[in-house]
Amino acid sequence: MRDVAEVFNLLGDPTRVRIVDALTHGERCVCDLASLVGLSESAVSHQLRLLRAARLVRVRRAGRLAFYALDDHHVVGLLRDTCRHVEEEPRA
Amino acid sequence: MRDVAEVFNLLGDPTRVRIVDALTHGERCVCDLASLVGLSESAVSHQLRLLRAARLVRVRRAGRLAFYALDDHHVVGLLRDTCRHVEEEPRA
DNA sequence: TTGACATCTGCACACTTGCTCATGTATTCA
DNA sequence: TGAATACATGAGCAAGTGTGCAGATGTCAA
Repeated sequence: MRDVAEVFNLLGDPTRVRIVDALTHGERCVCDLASLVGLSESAVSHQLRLLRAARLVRVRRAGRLAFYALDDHHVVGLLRDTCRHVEEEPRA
Repeated sequence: MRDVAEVFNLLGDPTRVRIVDALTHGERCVCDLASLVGLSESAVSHQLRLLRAARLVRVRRAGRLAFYALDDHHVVGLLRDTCRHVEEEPRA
């Protein structure tokens, strides 16, 4: 149950959700992700490190670029279901 | 997308996941939840307040007791899917 | 080689978070 | 009424977290 909380916790950060969301459309390199989420490449790299450690994303290196992609068929479902929840239940 | 992260963040704490997990078996009062998760009633009440604000749980008052229950048909699914994920993909 | 580029990582710091403690409110029972 | 119970809430603190900065590594092109 602690591991469950850890997965949720990784997705419980705006930056990381935006990264994961961006990756649902296909693999992206770090600099593209950085411009997509509007943060420094350093910050994105730090977050990708966490997502990588939890095996939520995988990396494919091509020259000096590092392409990240989702490494989990459940994450897309979790994200989709939660988006649906948020849309259905408007916050007070 | 920020709201999505907020839902994940709420489920991303061991105490709150245990509370939600306990509530999947039916409604519980605060003191029962406190003994189930092994924390003070104050601590549990604080967390329930957050879950309540996000409409993940609802409260039914009966005398001096407050019975909490899941107020979201998605949460059970999220919890189940994530449990499955954790079991399928053992951490390194 | 030299330089530019893409990424990673250690460190520091501001900020957040979950808990305990103390107190307050509301209900029940004697 | 008074005391006990169940819960809620605000303050404060220790611990954790995300980010920028600086520097290191590795790659490509000239």
